[in-house]
Amino acid sequence: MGRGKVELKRIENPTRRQVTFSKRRNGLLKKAFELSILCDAEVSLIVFSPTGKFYQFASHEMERTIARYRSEAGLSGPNDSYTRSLEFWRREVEELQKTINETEAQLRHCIGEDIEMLGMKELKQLERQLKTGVERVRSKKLRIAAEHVNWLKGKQRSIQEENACLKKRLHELHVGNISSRIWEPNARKAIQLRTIDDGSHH
Amino acid sequence: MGRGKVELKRIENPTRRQVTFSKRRNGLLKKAFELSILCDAEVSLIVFSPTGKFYQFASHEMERTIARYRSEAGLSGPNDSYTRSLEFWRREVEELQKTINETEAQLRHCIGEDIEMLGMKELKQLERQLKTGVERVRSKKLRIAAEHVNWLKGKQRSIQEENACLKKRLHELHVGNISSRIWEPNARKAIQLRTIDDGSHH
DNA sequence: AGCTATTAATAACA
DNA sequence: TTGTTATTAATAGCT
Repeated sequence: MGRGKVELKRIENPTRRQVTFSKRRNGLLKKAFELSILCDAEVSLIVFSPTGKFYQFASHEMERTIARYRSEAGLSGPNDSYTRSLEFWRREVEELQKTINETEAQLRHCIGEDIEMLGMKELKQLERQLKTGVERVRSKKLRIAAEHVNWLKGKQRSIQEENACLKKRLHELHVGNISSRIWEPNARKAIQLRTIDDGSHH
Repeated sequence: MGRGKVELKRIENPTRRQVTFSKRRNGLLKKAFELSILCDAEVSLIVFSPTGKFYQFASHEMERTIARYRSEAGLSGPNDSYTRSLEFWRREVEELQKTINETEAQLRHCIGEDIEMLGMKELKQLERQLKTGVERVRSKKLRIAAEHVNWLKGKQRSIQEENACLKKRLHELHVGNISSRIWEPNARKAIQLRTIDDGSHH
């Protein structure tokens, strides 16, 4: 059909190839369409040109036909990439879940739960670990307490210095002005309040 | 092409439809093949007859072309079922991993590791839990020991009873036959060995 | 499944 | 790309 036969091999002339592609592509799409109408068939056709352009015909939903293809072609079994990747993730989740269960069991053992099935050997090891843990926690607590005490000491010292400074200033004012006497007790009181405030907020 | 035109509508006569399907299907597959060869195109064709029979042509791997179709047709976005299910599993794994990390951190805290960043409040709670755990483990150990002691007592009693029984029988033999006297000490020795053996294996 | 009269597709060219 | 036309290919109706 055409002015001369054509060999069944790649057309080397790019222009001729492009023209032929355009015409035959249309013909193919048309014939796919006709087949689906005339014979009530389910047809899906996907075409990519060598330059990457994309054409399709689907008598029904493309995805539906693809799904049907997968099951018919025996590719929906345990060997297609989709199923395999799902299987991979499923196993991954299963394994992680197992890890969680084991870790949580150990955690419960640490607070003395679910230890009914443990033997003497495991109990001894557990007790040793827990005692080590308690000891470390206790020393950490002591360290924190010590640091807190140190911090309080430092704070106290700076407050005292501030106190002394304020007292000195008040004294100077007192020397220069008799009326300042009535302020001295109030000032002291204010300073004390502020000290308590700072300490409890830190 | 044929002895008369055909309307573009479903062929109602089943026989004619079947024959037409057969002929046109072959033509379509052939043309798909020719297009892929002549024009170096990527072509995939899936056909289902109305009776469910399945035919296909794929110039490349069908799955490859389908994947390419998905990306080109914009169906490979975050909305196709495949991507969505993968995303689901990915999140599932992420969440489980997070749970594992948290649980393992708690477990390390129980043996006094990685407690640097804990505050006094957490440390106090942790210590309380650990002490409870130690206490429970200790009492479980005691219970096991007590049970073991009880078991040993019972065993001892039954062994003693057996001993008594054997002694009695030997005595009877001794009374009836002088030669049995040389066996008495050996029999006792064997019983003692067996007792030790049973005890250590339980 | 073959045959063949016809129609449809298309290769070459514009 | 699109259109025209000479040719070939596909196929409808029969057998």
